[in-house]
Amino acid sequence: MKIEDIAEYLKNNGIKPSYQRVRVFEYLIKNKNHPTVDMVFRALVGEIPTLSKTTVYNTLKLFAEKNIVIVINIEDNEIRYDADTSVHGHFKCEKCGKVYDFQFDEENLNIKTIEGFDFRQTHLYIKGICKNCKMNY
Amino acid sequence: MKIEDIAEYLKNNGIKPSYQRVRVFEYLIKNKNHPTVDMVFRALVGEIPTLSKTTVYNTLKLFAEKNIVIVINIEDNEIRYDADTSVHGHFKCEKCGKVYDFQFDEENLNIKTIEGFDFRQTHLYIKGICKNCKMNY
DNA sequence: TATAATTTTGTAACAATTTCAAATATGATA
DNA sequence: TATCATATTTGAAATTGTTACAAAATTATA
Repeated sequence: MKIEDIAEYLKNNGIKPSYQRVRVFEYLIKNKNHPTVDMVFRALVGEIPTLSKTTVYNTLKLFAEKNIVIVINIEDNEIRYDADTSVHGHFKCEKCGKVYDFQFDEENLNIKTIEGFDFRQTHLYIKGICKNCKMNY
Repeated sequence: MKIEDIAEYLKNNGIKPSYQRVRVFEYLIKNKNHPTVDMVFRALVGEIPTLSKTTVYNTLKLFAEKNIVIVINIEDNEIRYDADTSVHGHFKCEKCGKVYDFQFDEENLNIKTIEGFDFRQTHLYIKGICKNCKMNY
């Protein structure tokens, strides 16, 4: 996605495409690394020296409200963000810390006990050891 | 489970059953309300006036390390604990805030993309509106 | 331009959690 | 029982991640 397309995408979702917002969103879709606020801030402050961490907080919170990012709570001490809003799961490796996306069949979950509830958001998190870390250690 | 049984259960899991630890675990299995640290502390400090919140933090962290409780990260601003360590999902109602347990078929997830990974913990979280809140509002 | 509205920024405030050392309790040994 | 060693609890202080807020900067509108 090009810068102009990002601006357009933000506009279509009711977000004024300020320079900072465009750059934060650009970071998300170019890196796909499920970053924390701090990771986004550190990556961008070199190119945008006036950037404030508060802006990154505000921006990501706004994106979440407008549903163009998913909030990932896989670990209790860090909030991560994902610009891929399709239904998918997240795997976090306990060794290298990397977060992987994966697909799963939502329909076959066969959920019991909570019939008649309205589902708004589904999050599937798995923790363990990734293939790469299994081989190298 | 009786007090003596709780002490025994803690011992079997490599935890010395101090008075505070037994009472915290007793709270978890009697209430099954997926409490936060603060909820446990406020519930017990009346009966154990010398109780420190640090002790509740230490105790629940120890329980999690020994795998006799599950850490629930359904919301980014609160950590909850569950003494039911069987595989099950958690539903949080966005209106009343209550956390419900539910069963699901883990085998049918049909997970792709991350073959060859070792899974250690699976968490399925759903947010939405519970049946009770749907009817009353 | 001038004015209003919005966004960004940086500091301060806040809340949850951790660190740490002293106090207390427990267990083992003589 | 007395003594010593070990483990646990406690409370204050430090740390961390996040939010609140007001001033400054930017953008949009007339």
